[in-house]
This record gives sequence, structure tokens and C-alpha cells, in this order.
Amino acid sequence: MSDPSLFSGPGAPPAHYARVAVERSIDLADGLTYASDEPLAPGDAVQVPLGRGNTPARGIVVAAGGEELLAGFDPLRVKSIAARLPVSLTHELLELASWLARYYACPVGMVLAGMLPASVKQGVGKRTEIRLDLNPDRAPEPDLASLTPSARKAWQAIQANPQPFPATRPAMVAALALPNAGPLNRLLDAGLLVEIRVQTVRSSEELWASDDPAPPPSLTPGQERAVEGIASTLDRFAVHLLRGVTGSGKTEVYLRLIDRVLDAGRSALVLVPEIALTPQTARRFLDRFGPEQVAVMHSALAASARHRAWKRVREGEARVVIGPRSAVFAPLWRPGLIVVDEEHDTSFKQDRLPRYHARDVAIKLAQLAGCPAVLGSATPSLESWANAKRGNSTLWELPTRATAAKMPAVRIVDLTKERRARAGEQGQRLAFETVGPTLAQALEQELTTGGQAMLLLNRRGFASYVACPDAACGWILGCDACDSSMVAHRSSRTRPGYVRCHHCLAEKLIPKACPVCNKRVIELGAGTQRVEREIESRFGTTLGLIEGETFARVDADTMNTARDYADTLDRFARGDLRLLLGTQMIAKGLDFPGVGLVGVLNADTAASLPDFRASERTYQLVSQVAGRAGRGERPGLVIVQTVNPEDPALLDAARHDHESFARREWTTRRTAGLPPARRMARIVIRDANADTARAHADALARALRDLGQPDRGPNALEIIGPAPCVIARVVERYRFAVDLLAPSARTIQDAIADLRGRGLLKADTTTAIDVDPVALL
DNA sequence: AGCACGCCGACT
DNA sequence: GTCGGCGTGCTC
Repeated sequence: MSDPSLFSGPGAPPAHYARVAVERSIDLADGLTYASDEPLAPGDAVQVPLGRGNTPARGIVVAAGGEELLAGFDPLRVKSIAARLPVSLTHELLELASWLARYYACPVGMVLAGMLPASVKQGVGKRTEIRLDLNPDRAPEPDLASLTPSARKAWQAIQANPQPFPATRPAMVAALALPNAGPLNRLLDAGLLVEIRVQTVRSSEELWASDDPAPPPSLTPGQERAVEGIASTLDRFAVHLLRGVTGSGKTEVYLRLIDRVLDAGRSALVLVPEIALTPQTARRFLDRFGPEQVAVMHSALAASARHRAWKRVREGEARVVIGPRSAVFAPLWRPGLIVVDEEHDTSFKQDRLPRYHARDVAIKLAQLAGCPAVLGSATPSLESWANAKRGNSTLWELPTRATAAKMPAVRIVDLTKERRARAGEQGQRLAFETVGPTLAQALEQELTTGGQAMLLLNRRGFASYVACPDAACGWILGCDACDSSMVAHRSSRTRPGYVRCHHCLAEKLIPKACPVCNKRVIELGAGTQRVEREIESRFGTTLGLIEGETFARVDADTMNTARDYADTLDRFARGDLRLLLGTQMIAKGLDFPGVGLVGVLNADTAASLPDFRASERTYQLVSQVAGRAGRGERPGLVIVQTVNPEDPALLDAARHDHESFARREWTTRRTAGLPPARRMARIVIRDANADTARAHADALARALRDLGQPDRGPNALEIIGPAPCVIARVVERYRFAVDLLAPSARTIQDAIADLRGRGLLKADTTTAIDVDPVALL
């Protein structure tokens, strides 16, 4: 037992070394080795000199120790750590990071960089608060006579009410009803009080529970079974799939489980889709567990509030964390339960580096922490459904709504038939209408009897295309920088429109005439903006629908901030708004008892995408939006307009039959060898030059195929492509994709690791590696 | 990812 | 003759 400090006098070699994962795209799993004069621990955030210019770079210590860390490295090249930052990651997060780096083929430093919110790293809102406290060393019999009269009065007030200590000057002035801080300063001078400095994070945003929270409802038999079943695994890793129809009370199951986790002295994490984290959602957790125990990690939170929430979690003060995708990296103190609500939601997949899926990361985290993960959804992803069937997780069912409400009736309406019937009636070509007669009639019925309605259209803008009316010409207005058509928008009612590319956000004015044959252009396809205008002109007077007053359009163009969105939902909840027209933004998780009618204007937009999950998207979208109807006492009606009324995915959604949908879709995927029957990774090569992109993609595919040669057995790796991406050019870059498919994730991991290890593959600006991709565009 | 070092065109 | 284009390769 020798004390290392005895040997480390001036000039002695430093006793401590650390491996640091630097916030750069350096593809070294073990980090860079630095010397340190103080001992460090894995997880500590540090600042280190990097490169020839010794530019300061942030990093996280991944290993700490003595000289053994120098093995095989020139000691003269080792630099010293510049500073230690007042932040550290938990050991679970460190392990999680190294798993993420391997699984998603991303440098560890970048993974770790993404785990700490920027506000935490920069210390936004951090301040040293000066508080006053009773001086513990004060004289037992203070000389009160030497004090000014006001200070003496203040001291007497303190004796009578010593409760507020320690507190800031303004807080004490208020608590003791003093005119100002002068008397306190006198007491300080007299040695009766002392100043103490406390590090705090200031934040103006506070969360409040309801004034009068509803008592916890009693559980249905289904909820009871799920709670007891899942609770029996609270002491170990297990995955549970909670499949419950919309309104079946999945949240109550989470709340009951969290109660038990807190009782056991552990923490709980609840992940929700990006858009679902409305104040209403957060409030249920705040009401049940109290604002001091809950941390909301909202992406719209101000930087200081984010920092504060992170700190409260890190210090074990907040034991219930609720947030979107990125909250999976919250520094939980002793995780005891991880919940992923609406687990099928695609916003859990991050589309930039690291390209992780929060649901899958959550399961890995549960495994590392030795606690259960609960995946909840009315329409589970085929991946999660297949895992339950394989026995990797336990399925719990909530087949009925928790309240007396019945599931809504769903009517599928054939758009082609409706148009033909109306054309026959009027004997001529009709004006473009997106609300068909069946839906129009239902809307009138609903609104005149005091109900509310929601209309869903999965397209923003005014018109989907600007085109030449002559089919023989076939000109469509496209983006100059991308291989995609531009979407027409209207800036105001009177001004002419402009078009925007939804990929690169370029804009231009709509030309009057076709540049090829000079005919006057037409605008095809409807977006929410056009429907808004149609509703005003058709129902403005008859049903009193006026945009902004009695109905609102909810899409990415009108909802600029989270505040806009929350305000609009509040107005709808109060009944000021009678109708919401919107994109997917209104399809998810909203609970408004007054909504009797939901209309899907065009169920085919998702189905027409060139993606093997198109059918699953259609099923989920229609089921989810249908779940918004009839949550109160009145029965709900859902009208789905489509040109494919026989589509089995729609029929399953209409019957609320997930099992039927999943079985059929599984057969299709298995036959085609697609996920989840096999695992997949996609590598996309981008380059300004199409030939260069193609050549790089070819070389990559060849290297991958060479790997695949030795194993032609059941674990064989199949390489597909390269093929141009569906949108072959985005922002002036040509894109080619190489797909990897294999029966096990391991086979794909090994192939990627092999190429990465030989320097043939790395994630950078020209190469995107997407493991378990969810969108193939 | 940054950032420095490298080898080829239009300027004082 | 030099300033500077961004191609390539390294970072303890």
C-alpha cells in the first residue's frame, strides 16, 4: 500500500492516465490516452488538447488507471488533460454508448457527445447562488446592543422563525417582512449570519401538477393482469409488449408499475413519441408523482430548463423521467423500469448520426440495468409483434376501452365510386373536392348536433404537383437540386402561389405556362392548405366553419412552436374550435371526449410509397387516427376515403384487428425475406458526381460480397445493390444504396465491423450507415 | 468532425 | 515569384 502522492513531486511523471473518447469522428473504440495529475473515473467529462494545434476538444473518460494504459504507445506523445468538466455519465450510459457505437457503426465519441445535452456541457443557466445561513460559530450571547434597531428587529424575527435558512437575501427579506436587505448585512457584519455559496441551475420554467388531480381509477381485469404480470419481473431484465386498443388505459398500467418501482427505491423512464409530449401527457405523471419527483425532458424546453432537468435526474432527485427519443440517455439513478409508449412510432428512430432506434436502445438499457422494459402500443410494430411470437417478450392484452366508451365504427368509402355517382348526378366534370358526399354529410350531422370533428390529410401544402395539363407533354415542376417534384403553397389568399421542395426547402414562384409547350399549368393533388380553403368555401356559412376562429389547420407550416400546438389543442379541448384539420400531428395520442367524427381524406398516400412498410404505415395511421373518435360518451364514427376499398390493411384497421393484420403482413415479409423475418442494414453513398457515387457503392458492394462467400449456409449474408435511392438526388448529391440482409443481426454486425476494422467503411459525409432502417427513401 | 499539410492556378 | 483552392490523412 504505497501512497502515489509520495512519489509525484515536481517533475515526477504523472501517476494517472485516462482513455478519452473525444467528441470527434475518430473511429477508435478505446479512445485516446491522456495523462492527468488527478485521478479520474470512467464517465467524467473532460477537455483535452487535440491535434498539432492542440485545439481544445471535449471528451468522456472511458477508462482510467495507471501506466498500464500506455502499453504500446510512445509516452512522449501523451498529452495532459486540460480540465475536468463538472459533469459525469453513469456507468450504464457508458456501457450503453459502447454498445451503440458497435451496433450502429458510429464512433464512440460521437455517441457520447450526443448523450449530454449541449446545455449541460456548456453549463447554461449555471450560477453560484449566495445564500445566508445562521453562523454555527456565532457567540452564544450576541451583543444585541451594538446592532442598529432595524437589525435587532430582524434578529428577533429570525429567532422567532428560523425556518427559512439557508435562503437568498430576497427570499429572507420576503420571509421576515423586512423593508430591504440592509439589516441582514448588519447581522452578517456582526457574525450572526454567514454567506454560503451554492451551485444551482436557474430556470424560469416550472411544471405544475393540476390543482385538483383525479384519484387513480380502479383497474380493469386486463390492466390488473398486466400490472401483476409485469410487476413480477421488476427485479430482472424482461421485455413486455402491452397491446391495448386506443383508450384502453395503457398509461394507468405504467403509472401503477412506476409506483412500485419508486417504492423499491429505483427510477423509471418513460419514452413517448416526439409530438405526444404535450403538457396534458406530462401532467398525468406530475399529478401522480408530484413535480419534485418528475423530470420532463422536452425538446422545446429552454436550454437552462434542460440542464436543470438533467441535473435533477443525475443527482437522483427526480426519479421519474418522461421524454422523447433522446431521453433514453437521461442519467437515471438505479433504473428500475423503462417504458416505451407508442413503441411503433417512427420518431423513435434518429435520422442522423448516431442512427439509433430509442426503442431498441431502451431494451438494451433495461438489459444492462437488469430491469424490465415495457413496450406499449395499440398497433405494435411488426418487429415487436414478431419478438412476442418468438418468445423474446411477453404479450399482455387490453382488448377493451377502460371507460364505458365503445370502439368507433369505421366506414370505408370508395372515392372512385363517390366521384362517379356525383358526376352522373350533375352530368359534368366536377370541381376538385377532397371531402366526399358521405363525409360531408357526416360532418354536417356531427357539427349540428354539438360534436367535434377531426380531418386527417397526410400532405402539407396546397397542391402536390404543378404540371402541364397535356398528358402527352407530361411536364411536372421539379426541384433543381433534388429528383423530386415541388409542392405548391399559397402565401396568402390573394397572392399567387409558390412551390417548395420538401427535401431541400428551395422555393420558387409557380410559372404561368408550361416551359415545354406553353400551355397554362395546373395544380394537381390536395394538401392541407387546399382543404382548408375548400372547407371555408363549402361549409363556412352552412356550418359556421371559419379558419382561426372555429376550425384550425394543424401541420408543420402552421405550428411554428410547441406553444402554437399546445394552444391550438387547448382551444379544441375547450370547444372553441369545432374542427381540426391536420397531418399526422393530429393522429397520435390525443384524447378529446367531444370528438364524434374522424375523417381520413385519403388513406392511400402512405400506401403509395415505395417502401416495404407502406402497408404497415397505412394500418397504423388509420388505426391511430380512428382511436381519436368516440372517447367520450357518444359513440364515434370514422370515415376513411380511399381508392382501394378492398385493401386488407384498411379492412383490418376498420375492425381494430391488429392480430389479423400482423399475421398476414408477417407472411408477406417472410416470403420476401424482409424485416423482421431477416435483419437489415442500408449503406447510402452520396456524391455530387453520379459516376463517383456509383463507383464507390460498387466497390463497397464487392467488398461485402467477398466477405459473404465462405458462408452460404442459413446465416448467409445477402448483399443487394447498389441501386439508386428512390429519390436519386437530394441537394445536388447523387445517392446509391447497398442493402445488407441476414437472418441474424450478428451476421450484419460482423460484416460491418470487418470492413470498419480494415478501413474500408466509415460513417462520414459521403457514407451513411443505417442499421435497422425504418424509412427507405 | 476539425485542422493542418500538401501540391497546382490567377494575382501583386 | 506568392496567395490560396480544397484533396487527404491524422488526432493520444
